[in-house]
Amino acid sequence: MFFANRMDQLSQDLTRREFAYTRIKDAIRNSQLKPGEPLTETRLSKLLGISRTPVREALQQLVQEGLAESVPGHAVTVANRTIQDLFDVLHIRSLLEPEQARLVAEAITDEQLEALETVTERLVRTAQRHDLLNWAVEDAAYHEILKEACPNRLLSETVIQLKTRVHHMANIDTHTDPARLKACTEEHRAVVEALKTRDGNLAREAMEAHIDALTNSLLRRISYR
Amino acid sequence: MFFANRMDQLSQDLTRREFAYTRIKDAIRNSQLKPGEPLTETRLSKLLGISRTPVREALQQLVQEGLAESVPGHAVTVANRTIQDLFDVLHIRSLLEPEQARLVAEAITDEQLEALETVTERLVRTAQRHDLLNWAVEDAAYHEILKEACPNRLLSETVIQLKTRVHHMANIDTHTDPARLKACTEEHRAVVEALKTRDGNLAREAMEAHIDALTNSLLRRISYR
DNA sequence: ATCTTGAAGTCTGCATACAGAGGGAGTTCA
DNA sequence: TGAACTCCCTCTGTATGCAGACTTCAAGAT
Repeated sequence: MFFANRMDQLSQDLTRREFAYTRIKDAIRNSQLKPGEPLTETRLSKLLGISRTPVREALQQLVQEGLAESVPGHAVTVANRTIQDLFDVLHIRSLLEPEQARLVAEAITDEQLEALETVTERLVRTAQRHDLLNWAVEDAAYHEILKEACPNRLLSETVIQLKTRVHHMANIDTHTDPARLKACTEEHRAVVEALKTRDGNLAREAMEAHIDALTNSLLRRISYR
Repeated sequence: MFFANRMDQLSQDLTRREFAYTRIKDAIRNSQLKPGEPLTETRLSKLLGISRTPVREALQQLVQEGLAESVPGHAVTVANRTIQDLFDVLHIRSLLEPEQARLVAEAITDEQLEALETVTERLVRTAQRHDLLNWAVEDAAYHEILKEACPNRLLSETVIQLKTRVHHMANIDTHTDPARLKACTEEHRAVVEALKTRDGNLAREAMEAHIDALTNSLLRRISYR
């Protein structure tokens, strides 16, 4: 079950709500909680060893982030995302992320560039091991740095929010293909290289290429069905 | 106070949480609750005549939407937005809304076009009266129709979410200038005209012009300070 | 056999009680 | 006079109790 052991409940100085939120979110992401499955407050609170109140608040947050769906007065369930949702998100990302890259290129500090290179190295290593779990962690770190470096914070936050929205579909996503995972990592590296030149247009184009590659990979994947 | 009368509490079949949410949101929007002001759960629950629980959930939602800010364990306050936030939102809108217009142009139904024309007429009328409150209502209806007509729902929802984020700054926004309000309304009409042709590029350009006009108006406004 | 009815169980929405943290005022000591 | 300490008050985070709505399953009536 998704509360592997109870040790990390009070060891962290998380509130019970944050605790419930991360646990449930992780469980949705790794498909321990499956799409359409009802998220009963009582059941979850028992599983997590806390009361309904913080669970309820965690569920509300998940609903607002699109990871869960609510039928008011009845139930909240794990969101049922479709391939079309993936394309929709990619479409929006194709509008936002190239511009984000451009802005970042013109504002990034040397320290942030260094941090990006470190993360990129880790992406390479995890991609070689095909360690999807940690690859995702490093990908999140990558976007976190972009967020810090981007003068338009809201833009970056919107990107991250969109990505998390479909993150629990990672298994259907491009990353299940080892070759694609490595290519994807190389695209990340290409963006970082472009950022190093601090040339906005170069960075924008590198990011465009990345999103295009993601989209094409997904197109290819579904045409095989 | 922002609970004008108590009549509409139980008359609507809203949940208490939705009731609290709309009331507090409206109060933020029309500046009855001012930026930085603490949103105390007990105080709000007494004012609204309900218990802390639904108020607390409403506050959580407002925080996630960016209308309020939370200092965990301490307080949640009305969000303090800056002019820069307005520009940030406009920048993102300039990336999203033209593309939304393009998609809508290629998918909109005759009924939806009619509905848009009706709303546009109302926009004109409220603009003539300089009735900001109802203008905002019609503007929301306008975006709601675009949302329905857009094949990429997430795109439309993102746009709406961005707009609400800074909506409580409407007084600093372009709409305080009567001339600008009318121009803005005309730009809306121009977009609708473009949509009627069902020419994606035309619609995109009309929306681009609209966002550019908004941005320039805001630039002019702040340069006068 | 099918439809209706009803009774039990479950789940949400909401209210309320309680504990702990944090801030402020007043007091005491240097 | 100023600094620090203590007590009190308030506010959040959490637990729990309660009522109403819904589901479901079965039994009875037509």
